Amino acid sequence: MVQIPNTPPSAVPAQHSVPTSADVARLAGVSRATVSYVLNNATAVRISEPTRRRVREAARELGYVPHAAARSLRAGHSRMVLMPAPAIPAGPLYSRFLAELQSALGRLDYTVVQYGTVGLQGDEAARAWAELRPVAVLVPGAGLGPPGVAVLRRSGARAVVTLGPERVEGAHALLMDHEAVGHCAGAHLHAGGRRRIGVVVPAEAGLEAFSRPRLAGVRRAVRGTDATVTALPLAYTEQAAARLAARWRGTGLDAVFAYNDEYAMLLMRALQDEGVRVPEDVAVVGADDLMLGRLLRPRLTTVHVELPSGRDLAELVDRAVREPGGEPEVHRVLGATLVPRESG
Amino acid sequence: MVQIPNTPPSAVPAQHSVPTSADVARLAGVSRATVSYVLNNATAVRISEPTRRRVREAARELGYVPHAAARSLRAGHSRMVLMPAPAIPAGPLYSRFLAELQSALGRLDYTVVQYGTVGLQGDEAARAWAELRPVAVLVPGAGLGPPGVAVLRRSGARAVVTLGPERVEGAHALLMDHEAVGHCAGAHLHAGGRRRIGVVVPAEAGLEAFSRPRLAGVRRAVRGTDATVTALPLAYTEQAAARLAARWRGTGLDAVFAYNDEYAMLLMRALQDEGVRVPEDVAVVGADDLMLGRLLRPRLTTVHVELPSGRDLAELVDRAVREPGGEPEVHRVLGATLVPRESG
DNA sequence: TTGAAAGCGCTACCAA
DNA sequence: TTGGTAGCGCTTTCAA
Repeated sequence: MVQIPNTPPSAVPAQHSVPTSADVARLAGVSRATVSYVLNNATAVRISEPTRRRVREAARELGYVPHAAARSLRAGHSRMVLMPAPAIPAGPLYSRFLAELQSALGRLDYTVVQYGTVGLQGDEAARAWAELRPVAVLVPGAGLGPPGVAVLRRSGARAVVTLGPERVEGAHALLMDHEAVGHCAGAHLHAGGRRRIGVVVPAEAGLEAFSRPRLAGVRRAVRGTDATVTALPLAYTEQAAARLAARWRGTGLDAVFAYNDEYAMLLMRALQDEGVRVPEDVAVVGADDLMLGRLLRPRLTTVHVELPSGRDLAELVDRAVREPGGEPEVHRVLGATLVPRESG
Repeated sequence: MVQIPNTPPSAVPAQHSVPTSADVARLAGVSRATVSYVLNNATAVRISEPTRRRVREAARELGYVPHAAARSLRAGHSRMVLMPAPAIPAGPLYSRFLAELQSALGRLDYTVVQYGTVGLQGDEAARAWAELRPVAVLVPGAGLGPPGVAVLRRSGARAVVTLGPERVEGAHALLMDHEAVGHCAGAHLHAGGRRRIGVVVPAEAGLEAFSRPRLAGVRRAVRGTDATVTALPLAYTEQAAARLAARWRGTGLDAVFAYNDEYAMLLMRALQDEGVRVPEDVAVVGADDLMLGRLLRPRLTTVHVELPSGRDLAELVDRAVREPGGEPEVHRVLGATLVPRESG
């Protein structure tokens, strides 16, 4: 077999190779160390102004960009905060929270990376995340268990924060219990004299983590009373809503708590088309307090949900990173307030 | 000054250090090479079954997770496809596209990473992205210019794809010209006999990239006719909409194309509250064909926007990565179709 | 003020 | 079938 020799070093400046700090050093006529000092503005070392200029000039000329992986490999740590990319389209509430969080972490000099984990679930996904050696991991929803947290911690994550219904051993927790949202709605409907309460549960997959607790909250609100609670699975299509509305009178329900304002609008429209009056025949309560609800007629009664502030979470992350030995913090952060309007 | 000596190697198995492949090798009593072979299922080398078992067992026991940065540093390339994380909350259309793209790229064994670039703009941001040495970069919107593309290419990105109104030198382009959306609406309104057309332009920052072309499209649709086009800046609040509606009759407008269905709903509601009849007094056309529009009364006429398929984009990326020398591909991918309903 | 060199964790080449 | 080892790009200590 014929051996093809490697290209001898410094023979031809290889066609399209990516410039390294060594290339910059060569062009500037200095050592790699000096390049590093100059480009990182190292204060511990004094480099003459002419040298600095030469180095910078060479870097610019070559279009040099440092290699983040090499840098963090050498440093032994990174400033990467990793979050799984949402698998289901995120609503405006969560989007806003995310944007706020990103900019708050950015100000603290962290870089937020959303990692698209395709098929992997919970603790398996944690392994994939751990390969990136993030300094912190933020995980919305349930799904990450103690094993996943352990993998992440073992691989150097100095903070693991879950944002979900319950805390996970070893991780910080921002408890966002959507049960309170349902409870808020249920209590309101019951106080308004409603006794046969339907709860719209999205038929779409991926929303169970929110819909189940919201349903449970309604149940808890009327526990021990004579009121009944009925789950109403509903796909987000006009046809499905029309079908549900068509059999409405047969159900005898006098109130409905929809999963959120969008499902509420969908159902309310179908009910009105069917001749069912809102709120006379049936009270309708939505959730999430979207602009949408204010524009409906009757105006939609809703549960306003208060997500944690992105800034607070950013500070929690920063604290945890600086003080990795500390006790896991647990905060209850989901506020639920009823916003009474006209629909119930 | 007292020198604190480094911990001598292999003295104490350092408290909370992250296990490396060397640790696995030590525990299994083999070399690091063997560990690498086993854990990567290297087919070129035959390793005995007992050895394999020992290695795997050791890895499991230590909770070993490979270090992605070290791996890709060694390999000289990664499978990371980088996208900037949207700075403004993404709508359902884009979210769905993104989810589809992620899973399609995942099937091709790429990893999608959304990188939260906080304050940086366009070509500066490109530098930050380049530090991660992604194999491909997908950039929605305008903002990335030829210099940015050059930086990314120089730093090893084998594919740069822009998703925006116009192509950028050196990059592949998925041309999504929102001008066509406005044109579609404008032509429809003009054909329906409307002559004084208002166009709602969001007052919110960050939407100009879409709103400006949509407005321009309406202008083009009526160019050379006696119709007029008036831009109507509108913030996404009830108050702003009410103010606009209050001065509506004075404007003499007989049609309005809203930026999207949500702004259309906001304005339509305000107009109706003001006693302006839709579609008799004013035709209303939205955009994006959200579920929302079907539920309004009158049902909202809208422009259906067809985003490119995530699968097609994934294939384009894969082609470009495999054939990095190829000519940049340019595809016109944004379909705009009018969906006539009742509001105009 | 600058340079030489070690080494972060990993893979792949070559030798045994 | 397995081990030794070079080297990816970078920072940083130590020496000059």
